[in-house]
Amino acid sequence: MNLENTQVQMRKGILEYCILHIISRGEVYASDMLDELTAGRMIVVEGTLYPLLTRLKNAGLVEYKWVESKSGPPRKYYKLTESGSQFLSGLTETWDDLVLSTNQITQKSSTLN
Amino acid sequence: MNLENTQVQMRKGILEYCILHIISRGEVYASDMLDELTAGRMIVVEGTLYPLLTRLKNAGLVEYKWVESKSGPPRKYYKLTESGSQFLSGLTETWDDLVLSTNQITQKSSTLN
DNA sequence: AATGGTACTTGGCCATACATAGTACCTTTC
DNA sequence: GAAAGGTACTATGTATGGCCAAGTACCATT
Repeated sequence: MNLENTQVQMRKGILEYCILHIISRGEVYASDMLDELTAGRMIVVEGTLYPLLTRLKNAGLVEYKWVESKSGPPRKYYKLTESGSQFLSGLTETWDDLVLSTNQITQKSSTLN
Repeated sequence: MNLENTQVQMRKGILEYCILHIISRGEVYASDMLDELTAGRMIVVEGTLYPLLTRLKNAGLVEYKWVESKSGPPRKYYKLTESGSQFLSGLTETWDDLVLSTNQITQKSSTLN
């Protein structure tokens, strides 16, 4: 039980929310997502991102199309499905509630009041 | 992959933070904690709380003493150890960072700016 | 042809939340 | 004082997701 491990645990599920949100803003491929996540200081490694994208795809929340690249192998460009869009709405509410509850329990001033 | 499951995933690690924070405010036993968590609309069941408390104890972050009760079996009253207090500080920073990053990525106005 | 970079894949490990069932102790009630 | 019900804590097994570490495949450059 150490800080690093708890950090890992805390990310669970939240990454999914962030990824869906990034995809919702326009078609992107994995490296684009990594760039956006890194810009927000949320460091993610490939071994986390790719399996997550596969799960989202298998769940029907996202779909992709292959697009050829001028500087390497072809890329999978992702976008949300209708069902993925609805799911994201639900996730947003879940996240907001969680932050609200946590802030209340830890007695911080809440964002949404 | 459904909302309920993602809610469960999102809670991982965060519960630990909330529990430590509750304990940091004064000696409490399990039912007290459940009450406080419930008041913050963070529903936790016994099967989650007790193993967590055992982990925290084994990790040396909390300690307890038995206190007899007038209305049932004796209770374990918990309090933070020095090491637990330090750990909580680290967790607080982790949580704040995570919220900040997530809000930035999902383009919400941040609390801490 | 060889090298290096980009993109994606896979298998195994670990920790936590949860469901479920169970143990132990105490008070109340008849 | 035995039964019933409530309170407090324990134990076992399952599922999930993030991560590490290799590995595959494609492309452009040299």
